[in-house]
Amino acid sequence: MAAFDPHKYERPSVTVDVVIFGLIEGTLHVLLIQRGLEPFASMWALPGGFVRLDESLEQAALRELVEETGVKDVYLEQLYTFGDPQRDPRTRVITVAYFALVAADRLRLRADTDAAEVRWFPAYEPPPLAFDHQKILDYAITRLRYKLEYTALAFELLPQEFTLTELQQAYEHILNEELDKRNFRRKVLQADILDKTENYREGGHRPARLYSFRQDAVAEVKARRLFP
Amino acid sequence: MAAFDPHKYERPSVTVDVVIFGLIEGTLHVLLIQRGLEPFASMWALPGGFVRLDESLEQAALRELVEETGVKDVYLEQLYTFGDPQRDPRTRVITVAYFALVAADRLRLRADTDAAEVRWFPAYEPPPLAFDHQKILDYAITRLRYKLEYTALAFELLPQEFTLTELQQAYEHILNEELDKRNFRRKVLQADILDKTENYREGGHRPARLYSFRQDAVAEVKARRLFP
DNA sequence: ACAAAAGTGTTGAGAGTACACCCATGC
DNA sequence: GCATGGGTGTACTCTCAACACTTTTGT
Repeated sequence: MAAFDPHKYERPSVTVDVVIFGLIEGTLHVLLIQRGLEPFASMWALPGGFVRLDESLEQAALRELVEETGVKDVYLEQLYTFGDPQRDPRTRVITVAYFALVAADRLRLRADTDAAEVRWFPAYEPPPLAFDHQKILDYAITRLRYKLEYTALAFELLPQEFTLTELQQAYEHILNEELDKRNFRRKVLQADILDKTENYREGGHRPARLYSFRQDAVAEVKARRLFP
Repeated sequence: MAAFDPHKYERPSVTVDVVIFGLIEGTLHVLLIQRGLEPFASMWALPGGFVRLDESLEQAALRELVEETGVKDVYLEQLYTFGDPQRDPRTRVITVAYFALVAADRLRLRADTDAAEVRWFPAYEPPPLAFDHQKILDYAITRLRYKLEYTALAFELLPQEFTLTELQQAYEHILNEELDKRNFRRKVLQADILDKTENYREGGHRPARLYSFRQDAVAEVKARRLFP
């Protein structure tokens, strides 16, 4: 920051875009909105909007998240900033991308209304996306996988109480590889991040013990390597 | 990106700031420039400047890097975007921070001139910094440590040929912990990322074999976990 | 010859991986 | 009673960590 004269330079527009992930029936979904305006009218795009001058980037991302899903107490992390001069055909727009993980038991809020302009799509097979949003989505999936490999972040996608099989299936689906049941359970239980509840998931066959995530372990787990 | 009208919103200024690291006599240094203008006149700050409308963020960071050091073929990576509304007291400035690693044998270029307004400072004990640059520097150091723990990125800070002891000392200094000499050598040699040269570092006592980094391993190593 | 840094192997502990059978419930 | 998913233990391999002495040079 050498010389400074805010009026000497033309300023770009700055937006935030939020990649909102959720697990629906065991598969990873991403929340998209349908654009009304040109360019890319009627195409699907990540939710996002301009950063207001009096709010931080994180506040802007949170605002978009609340506007689209109604939930606010979720995992939210800055992803990357995309600033290619040509990414918006009209004018220079720099976007700060965030990614959010919404727990399965919270996402029947605004999103599930088939309002047609906001919908969940399978994250691995989204419709054609506006701007460079496919690139942003790819980046978010990579980051999500990477984080799951060495943290226990998958909890953020599950309901408050879940079975070990549900947890394992979330890992398997997102990492796209099969895991050994006994090894998985041992590792996750040894990590001492779960509380065994007294509840069971019924229906089907033998009821499965429900576990919950130890809240006091959140901060710790986010920094810890859990899977090799 | 719902509605879009670039003229409807006031736009923030966007800058890039670059945390440029170099190893000088075995200790990690950061390149700072002395501000001439208010606010924070005569204080030290990270090199940076406005993003021009026709350049990408990475191009802007590279431009700042070249302006201050004269080198351009170095490791450069986007760090984080800082956008607190109060981080610049005059107006809203969002900055995209990058960090760069400059090899020791290349940094006698523009920086070493005691031009008084550009100098290297010990990264762990910098002078008081303008804006939120201390926070950006802290973040960059954290990221550098983190990357060194699981990649071989320290090569980017060393001259083209180096001894294993020099490499180990770089790791020890940045990670701030002692490493076992035999274990370190075994691990680094087994990783198959070094070429043994026929040259030796003379002077002092027993000459030490020089190694160079296998260029075809750069991409691979950047993604690979090297230290536990 | 001695001071100083270079260089070199082995052992034990812990973690990761592979692998197969019994258990509780619904129908 | 049988089909379905839930739940459990052991042996092998490999990686990590701890540890001390010999070699080569300059003075």
